[in-house]
Amino acid sequence: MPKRSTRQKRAIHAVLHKAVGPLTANEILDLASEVSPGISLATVYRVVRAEAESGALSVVHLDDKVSRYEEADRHHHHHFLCQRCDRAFDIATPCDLVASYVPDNFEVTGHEITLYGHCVDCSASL
Amino acid sequence: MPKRSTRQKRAIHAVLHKAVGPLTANEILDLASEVSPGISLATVYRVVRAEAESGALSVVHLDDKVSRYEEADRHHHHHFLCQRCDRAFDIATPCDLVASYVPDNFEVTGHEITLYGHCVDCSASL
DNA sequence: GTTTTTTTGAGAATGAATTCGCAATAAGAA
DNA sequence: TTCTTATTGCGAATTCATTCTCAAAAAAAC
Repeated sequence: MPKRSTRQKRAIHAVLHKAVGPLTANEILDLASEVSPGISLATVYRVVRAEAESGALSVVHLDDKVSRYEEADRHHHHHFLCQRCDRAFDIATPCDLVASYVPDNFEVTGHEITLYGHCVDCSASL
Repeated sequence: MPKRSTRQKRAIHAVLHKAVGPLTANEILDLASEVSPGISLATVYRVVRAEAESGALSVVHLDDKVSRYEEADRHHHHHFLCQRCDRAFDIATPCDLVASYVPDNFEVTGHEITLYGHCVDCSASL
């Protein structure tokens, strides 16, 4: 049966744990490479996929076509996507009155709020 | 120079105009086909792309990886994505206090709120 | 340390959306 | 109507994220 603790899995977990926002597979690869050199993209996808299926990670799709992964047990929050560097950041949940304007007979099960603009770093270096 | 009015372009415009939410290229194709039989997906993509570049249409990416197109001059609104039929619907803008919880020094230029769940039709036929 | 079995790395393979190439077609000008 | 040239349809080609294959590497069991 599966489940063996490896250097690469630990690296991926660590990276996702200290992340300030959901990460793409490539971002995870880059960050995890610092700790576990040689780790491959395939491994990142494999691990991330397994954990997403087990419910440990959640997948989000912001205003582009890439999947980003984040720990599933975080408090409810929303995202900010920098249009310059394409990094995503968690932001405190703005408001929860969101659900109130839904058309009648529409059943809302979840929502995602994405703000976009320029992050600190990108606003600075301009 | 470009810009020639054709049956297919008119069909695409009409479809997007009466849409109740952003449409994917395939949805546009299906709907436009009723008016302009034989229209091809390539044409849909060509037209939609040109208009998006000219600013007449805006492209949105909701909770999946497909691009959806909508007229750019609509009032500010948000979206509802049915997880059963994958159709997107416009919804009246819930709140505008959204921008207030952004981290310092982050420059917000826009936002997107996506609610998901089940649309009327899908809630009914279950 | 040895064995067994999962996990990994590399790269090929997929899948799906979107774009291209080009001959045939059709707008709009003349 | 005729001519010129943008536009279309079709299928091939591309792009990119993600998955798969399989031999080599490395956990955990022994």
